[in-house]
Amino acid sequence: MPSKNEEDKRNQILEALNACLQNKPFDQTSIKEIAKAAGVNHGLLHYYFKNKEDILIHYIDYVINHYKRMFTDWLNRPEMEGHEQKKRISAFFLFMNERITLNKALSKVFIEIWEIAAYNPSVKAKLRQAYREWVDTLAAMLQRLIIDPDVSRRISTAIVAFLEGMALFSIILEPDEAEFQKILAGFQEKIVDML
Amino acid sequence: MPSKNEEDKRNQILEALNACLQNKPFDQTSIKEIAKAAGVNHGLLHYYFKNKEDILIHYIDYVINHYKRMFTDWLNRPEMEGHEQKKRISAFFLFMNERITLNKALSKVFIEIWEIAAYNPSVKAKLRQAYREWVDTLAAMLQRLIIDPDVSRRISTAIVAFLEGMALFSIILEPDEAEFQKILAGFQEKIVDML
Amino acid sequence: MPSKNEEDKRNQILEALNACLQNKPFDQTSIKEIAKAAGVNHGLLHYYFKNKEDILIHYIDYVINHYKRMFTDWLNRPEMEGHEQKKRISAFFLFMNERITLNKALSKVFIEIWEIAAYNPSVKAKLRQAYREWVDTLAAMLQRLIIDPDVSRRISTAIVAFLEGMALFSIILEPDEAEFQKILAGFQEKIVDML
Amino acid sequence: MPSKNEEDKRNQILEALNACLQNKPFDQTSIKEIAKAAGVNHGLLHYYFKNKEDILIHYIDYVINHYKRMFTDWLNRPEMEGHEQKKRISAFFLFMNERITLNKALSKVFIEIWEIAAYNPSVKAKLRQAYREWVDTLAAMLQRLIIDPDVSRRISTAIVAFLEGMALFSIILEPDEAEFQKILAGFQEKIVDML
DNA sequence: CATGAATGAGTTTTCATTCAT
DNA sequence: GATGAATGAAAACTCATTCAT
Repeated sequence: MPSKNEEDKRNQILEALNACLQNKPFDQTSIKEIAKAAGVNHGLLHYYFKNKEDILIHYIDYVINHYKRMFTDWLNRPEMEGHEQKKRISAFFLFMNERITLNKALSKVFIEIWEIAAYNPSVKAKLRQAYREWVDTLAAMLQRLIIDPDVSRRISTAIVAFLEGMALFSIILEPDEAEFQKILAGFQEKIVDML
Repeated sequence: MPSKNEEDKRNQILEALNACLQNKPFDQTSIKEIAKAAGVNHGLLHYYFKNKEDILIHYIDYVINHYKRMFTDWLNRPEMEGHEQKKRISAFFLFMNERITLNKALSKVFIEIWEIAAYNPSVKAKLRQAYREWVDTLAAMLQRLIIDPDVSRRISTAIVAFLEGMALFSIILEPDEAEFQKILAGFQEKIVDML
Repeated sequence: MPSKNEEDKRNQILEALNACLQNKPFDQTSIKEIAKAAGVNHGLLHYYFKNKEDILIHYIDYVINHYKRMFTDWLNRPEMEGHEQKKRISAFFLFMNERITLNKALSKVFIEIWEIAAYNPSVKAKLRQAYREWVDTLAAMLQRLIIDPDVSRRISTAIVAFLEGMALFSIILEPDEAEFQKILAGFQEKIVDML
Repeated sequence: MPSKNEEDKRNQILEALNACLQNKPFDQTSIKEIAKAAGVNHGLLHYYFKNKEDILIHYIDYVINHYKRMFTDWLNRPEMEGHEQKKRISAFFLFMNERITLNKALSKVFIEIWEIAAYNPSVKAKLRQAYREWVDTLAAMLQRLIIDPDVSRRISTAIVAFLEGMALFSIILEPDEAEFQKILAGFQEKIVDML
């Protein structure tokens, strides 16, 4: 059972990796660099984690959980209740845009995670699970407006795919932020109209 | 000026890297592995390319050009002419789905290229350029149906983002192929209706 | 002056090392492994011993003393007195076989000690001293049957060399135990006959 | 198929290890030290051998084969033929003493190999096989003088055990060489008389 | 006495790159 | 153009040792 302090130190290391991943991909980031970013001796990383891959695995869990928490915290806000369903979906899009799709640091990290997942089956399984949960949540929201559950699931998948594509573009296209928001808004408006 | 034979050998090496990237990310693929896949001596890779990164840069050009050629070849087919615009757009979607979005080997390589681009400014510039051309081509097709050029550009960007998101999901979600096609088709149908 | 408790703890650690040496050579056995086998915190090993080598030195003393005690205890048994000399020698061989040469755990540890001694002069000196005492004791027993003290010393050395060779073979040859005992018995019988 | 040059280089490295083992046990000898002794870059050791253990395994084969060759070369000398059997056995002992038992460098290396074999099953199997062949050869020589094959095998085993014990003592006891030879000679004389 | 976090030296290993043949 | 031996920098990892609590 990890003590509170141990947990803190581990998170400190994972945060350091997060910072490093803004500059270099994981494979080009050495244990010593992560340690330096964390302000600890490199030997400690082997004390808290089995090996470099183990740091990565814990990091990916950390990121996925972090963003899952962000998501559920938002969903459980008291303000969420009592609203009309279409309003809720619009609010959801607004939240997604601001906190996730347009969060460049997060998007950059996710591009890295996609690549890792593409070659690492166990990471892929974790990421798949996270995306499934996200799609399911969205499908549940759409369910009240669309009768066919298969259809609402397909639309949800398409919406999430679109958001991930936009996250990618926010990094690769170096777009004008205002223009980018218009694309998101315009698209999402069309989705809401369509429902 | 590279001779024909030299050009062949270079492409042979780039194809070998392409094959390697189905198994391992670039950083984990050694020069010797690429050489082995190409059936040439590893020393030769340094004869044909300046260094390992140089192989990567040429490879990315190679992939982008390959897929650009696929795209323009399709656009310039004689069958393309004379059709009604909406039909052309539908046909375009069909082509994209079959040859690009649902081409798993290509999608896997693109996830790798995204990651490389995210950290390498010159690769990012190349990829940005390619996406811009793609978006522009699509915007030109939409132009005839949408009056506002800004709007058609935004829609094009959104469509391409969606397709890239779906390419990602085709790798990460390990989806049922038929179901996946329905998502693509359903979404694209909506787009065409909307125009 | 070490307290009784301190002495116990030290022996507990040395016994733990003894157990570890059944599995791995000393150089491949970490301080933490020894500590774990002893059921104590690894930091403590540095409280009770100066460093890792110091544990080894104390361990070798411990083993040599242990087996020296076994030997003298046996020699000083009341039953030993009054017997005819040849009988005593036969009894000695029997004891050696059972308790030492055929004691596999001991033989394994001794192979390790031989190797350490071969490279470490101070360990070598200790081991040499122990073998000398052993040879001397045996020579003293033979003395009554052989007139020339040089001859009895040479025979003693040869006998001990033979026993150590057999200890080695008990580990390396993985011999059939019964067959192995016959070799020992046959050889020792010849020795006794010869006297 | 290793080329002649490759074989030479490998042997050069194994000889370097042999030299190193006069000073330090294998576990305390670094790859860089072996490389330095061989006069080559340390990276090369990984070119010619899979890893450090692989060097060890090849080294042990090399030593065992080297000494086996010494042994069979001696056995096949033309002078060996036509002699009376007891003379041949005496000659055999003389050879063993001079070239093997009293060869200190070889004995030191063998103590190291014993220890490695004690903990490494595959090395143990190789060493066991070598000892078996040696015992068998000796048993075949004795066979003509002893009727019972079991007896001649036991005596052979005992003789080899004695010789290995003496090799050990030549390192540990730091004996006077002349005295040591007398022990060997006296013992072996007794053996020959006995036959 | 006891604990376990922290340090840093040292080791094996990988691999891009060079270069003589 | 080819080959593959050789180099050396850099990486992950281990572990004895220290020390604050």
